[in-house]
Amino acid sequence: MLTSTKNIFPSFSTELVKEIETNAVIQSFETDTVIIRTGQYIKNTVLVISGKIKVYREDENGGEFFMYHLQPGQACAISMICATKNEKSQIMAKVVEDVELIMVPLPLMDKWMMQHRSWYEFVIDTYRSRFEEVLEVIDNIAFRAMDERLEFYLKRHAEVCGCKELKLSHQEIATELNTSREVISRLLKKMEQRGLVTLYRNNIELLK
Amino acid sequence: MLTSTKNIFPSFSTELVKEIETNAVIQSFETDTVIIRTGQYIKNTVLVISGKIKVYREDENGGEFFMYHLQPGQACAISMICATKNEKSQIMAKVVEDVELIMVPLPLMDKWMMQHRSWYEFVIDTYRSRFEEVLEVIDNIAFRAMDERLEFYLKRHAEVCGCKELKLSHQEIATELNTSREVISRLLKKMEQRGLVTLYRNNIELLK
DNA sequence: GATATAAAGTGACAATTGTTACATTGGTAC
DNA sequence: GTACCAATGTAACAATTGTCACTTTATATC
Repeated sequence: MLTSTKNIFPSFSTELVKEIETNAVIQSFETDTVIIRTGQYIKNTVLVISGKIKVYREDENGGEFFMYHLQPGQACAISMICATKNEKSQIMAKVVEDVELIMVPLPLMDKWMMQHRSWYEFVIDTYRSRFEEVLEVIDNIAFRAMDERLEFYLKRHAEVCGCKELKLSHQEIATELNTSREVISRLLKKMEQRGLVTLYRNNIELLK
Repeated sequence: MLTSTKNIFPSFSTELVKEIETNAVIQSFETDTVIIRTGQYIKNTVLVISGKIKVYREDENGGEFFMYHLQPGQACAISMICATKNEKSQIMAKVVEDVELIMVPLPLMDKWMMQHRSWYEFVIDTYRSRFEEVLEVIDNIAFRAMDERLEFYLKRHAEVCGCKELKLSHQEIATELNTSREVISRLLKKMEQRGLVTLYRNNIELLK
């Protein structure tokens, strides 16, 4: 596991990797597991070794608005932020591809900031990249109509899965964009007519 | 200025306040000044001593979507994040009430993280509170219709100005919510009919 | 007071999005 | 094959939001 930690987090110093190895716990979760719920107290900072996670913002009526993916080599910025203050989670995170996670207990997160330059830089960089990603999400919902938002959504998913075949149902997309299935079906049909996608059952092929 | 710094940032240690006093530059800007533009390189971390700032996300077509206020005792999280990597600004910040700012040069921002526990905690707390604020913005545009978003917008402005009389034109609100003036006029009229506000020229009085 | 101007009001209509209700299709289990 | 079910298609309509054109009102200036 040590060598793989070093591979997945190449910026970490050898001492930091050792610290992680001796102190942090590795946990595995299967696809569809909800790792963190809105309102739950966060006791660990989460680093992704393998697999994929989707992070959502929830509302009172059961809406699940998709914000961003977490992939190997990345960390949950929210878990860092909340961990330092022992606050409740503001987000919900769901496994979309079986994951192995490094769970760093709250006090270590803070301690390492002072002791390990590479940890400090990793944390700051995580804040930065997540903040930027969230700002991009704001761009989309503030400035763009649903057709463009859908295209952006599909592109992001294609990037993350590294393929052009998206195994998503219309309902799933609708839920994550907080709209209705009919709207998504309608817009996808238009995209198909424009030659951007080919539609199958539970499968959308991106053509461009 | 030293004593006032300590008053406005009470969590800062005496040594940190001294460091700020000797190293940081104080700058004043008048209302309506744009302090930071999208795409501009950020060379300082900005702390607010007095006055008020509004932070916006811009799009290519001139849209200015309002995100949050910065008030005395607060710092611009984006300027911290960008400063550490010498990155371009992702936001635009405009003075809405004459401000005095402490400009902390980029290298110090980083250095103090290791040397001053109170600085470290301030920075982390700034990240946390801004991230939470941005998530709340996402809630509003992702889950709520324009009428609710307008109410939320007015409430936030009332909180910040500490009064019930908002000196805002319909056009200004429309721009900051990325909609049209007519839509805002329409929704404000409905709010007036519901007894939530009284409308004047360049002035909206909140009744509840 | 007359005039100019920015702000706000308004009605009509278009476009987008949301909702309802139901039909069709593809895949799975029997 | 048949039955069943989830996914998708679709039409009709409602609601919200966006746009256009124009009017009215408040305020400042002359």
